[in-house]
Amino acid sequence: MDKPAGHAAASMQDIADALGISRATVSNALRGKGRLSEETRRQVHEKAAELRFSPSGLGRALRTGRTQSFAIILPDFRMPLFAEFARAFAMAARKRDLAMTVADSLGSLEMQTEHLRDMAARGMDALVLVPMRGSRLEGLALSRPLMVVDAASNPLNAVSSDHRQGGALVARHLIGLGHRDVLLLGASGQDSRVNALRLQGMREVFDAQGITTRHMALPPTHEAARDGLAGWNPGPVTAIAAAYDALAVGAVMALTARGLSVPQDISVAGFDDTVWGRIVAPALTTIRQDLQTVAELALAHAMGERTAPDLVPVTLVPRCSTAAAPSARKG
Amino acid sequence: MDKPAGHAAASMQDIADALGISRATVSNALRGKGRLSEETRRQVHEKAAELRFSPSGLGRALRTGRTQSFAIILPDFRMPLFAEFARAFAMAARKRDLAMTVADSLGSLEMQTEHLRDMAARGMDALVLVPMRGSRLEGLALSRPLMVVDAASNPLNAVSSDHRQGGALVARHLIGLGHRDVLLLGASGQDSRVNALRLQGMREVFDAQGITTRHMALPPTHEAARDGLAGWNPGPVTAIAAAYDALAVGAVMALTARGLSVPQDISVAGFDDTVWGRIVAPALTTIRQDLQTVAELALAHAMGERTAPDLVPVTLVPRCSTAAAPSARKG
DNA sequence: GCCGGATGATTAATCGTGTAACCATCAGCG
DNA sequence: CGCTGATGGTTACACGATTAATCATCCGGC
Repeated sequence: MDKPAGHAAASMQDIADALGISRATVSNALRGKGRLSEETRRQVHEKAAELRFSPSGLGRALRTGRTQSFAIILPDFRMPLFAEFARAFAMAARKRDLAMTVADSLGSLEMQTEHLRDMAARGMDALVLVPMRGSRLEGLALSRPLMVVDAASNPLNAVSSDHRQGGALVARHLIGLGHRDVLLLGASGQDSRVNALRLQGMREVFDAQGITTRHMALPPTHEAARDGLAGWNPGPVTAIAAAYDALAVGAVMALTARGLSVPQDISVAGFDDTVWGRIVAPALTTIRQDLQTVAELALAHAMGERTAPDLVPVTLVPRCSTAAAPSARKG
Repeated sequence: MDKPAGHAAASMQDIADALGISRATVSNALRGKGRLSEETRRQVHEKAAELRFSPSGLGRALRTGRTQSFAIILPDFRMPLFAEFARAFAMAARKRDLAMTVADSLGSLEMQTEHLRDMAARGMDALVLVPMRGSRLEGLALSRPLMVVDAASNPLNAVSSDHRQGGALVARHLIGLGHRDVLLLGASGQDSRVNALRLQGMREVFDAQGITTRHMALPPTHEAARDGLAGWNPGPVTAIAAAYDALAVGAVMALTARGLSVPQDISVAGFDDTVWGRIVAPALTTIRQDLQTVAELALAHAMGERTAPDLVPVTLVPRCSTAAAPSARKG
């Protein structure tokens, strides 16, 4: 009987029929509009409760054109940063009483586009996209406003963290620890504006100080970094600055496996302050994005309250994976 | 102009008007139903493409009563197991050409219920719930079928992994390594059927072999385990069997901090084969759920293809965090 | 006795789609 | 010529909620 197997939903018509009144009156009673007697209003509410009436979002949305909801499309749920994005948006959505739908691009640009179209067709009031690397979004012509959360260098960008500043913070941190020869570990593959800005921010500072930097590009996964650095010879390098926590985690694994200790022999800095960086040993020095603010600004954009792109500051979180450079320590 | 700021969507009526035909004919042409000339069909498709027509999911869903979509409600995106659940369901959804909506309960049972109602009101064809601990789902009376993915002991359960078997696998693994005194690390707080079954599976095997077990209950987070075991004295215990990877990760952190080495001094086993267990050192011996199968069976249930609850086998993934018991090694 | 105004409801249109039922036209045929 | 069938559409209603426009009553006032 009461198995949660889905019983027919009651509609306003059902309430109206049960009370011998018109559907419009039911609507008015429930929404508190129009003129009607206190008695009728009471009866309607009573009947609605009795029939466990729940207004059909479909019918309402079709009529009003608003769904009080938005969709967010992410590249991959399993990457902790994106999961945290989803959480931050879910909380921001709750503050505004918006319903949120999350979708995963599943590693396919086609799927990403399909999701955007599908969500628009579902009547979402706005679409938030954290784009996959290599996304081309120019000719989409969606029927709903699209908020891109990417990097300041993306002309379609609505909100983003200041990745360039983050890169600069890492660089200054390492310089302050005496590092003079640094490996930059970035993402390879299709263009990522985020990756590019992070590296640019690092390079600007390192170059200005005359610090030697090398660069290695790998797929942004811990496996790739672990394997890619397995045979790597540090030479004079005393620190690794990674553009993503996953790369830093992989780097630590590779170094540890070779008998090098972090941070005594070599420092490693990550980026994003994901939970990964907190559970590995040593815990990662990293850059923290203010995801809550990013999410709230993105929704403000989505609801038409802002127009100019926003740039959200990031902060450095120093932990155990970075320390004074060996030479500096000895000297 | 072509800013992705949402231009008005074209409807079937727009196509009909542009061609001077009736809306029904447009519908027939696009859906391949009814009788109409090849010429008309061509014109309609042409115009549809030209106007970038995309059928309104709202209108269609309202009419047909089906949305070809389902919702999945998860306790917390940030926990890697749930993120992997989301991924597995997303892939299963794609196989069936179903759209998927994900929601996060945000740590609140009320929110969980609210999501269920909201998703039902949005016309989702089915609801999949991975319940928070302490969920009471009996009197919900949702208007859509609800598939609960929990544990075999939950009467509402539709599909679940065989957590009891998983517990047994861990126990047998540790016994095989010579451990005779084991700490079971479980989740405290509101009832979790999953936690209970995992521990039960372990105890059944340990008890049958006359192995001494102790039990500690902690909130299922790595911080709680780390702090909870900080002052713990192992005594004769040579192995820790945790009901969740997060607990195992925290245990490793605590032991390492105290100068004990895993697995030389003490073995630690996790549960769920989350990515956390792969990035920590040592990598965790753990139980792997077949999430893909769980997801596919859940959708089969949701689409009415199955009725009896399903129990999906799990497998042991031996890694570096477990080894022969010190005594066994010496002996 | 009739008008103005307030009260409490109903009617009808709308949103975008799907579909059963109906209708006009024409060819073929006895 | 009238009937049958096929062809190629159109009309009309349904889905569920919202809302502007309308209508019926009743009351007081002149």
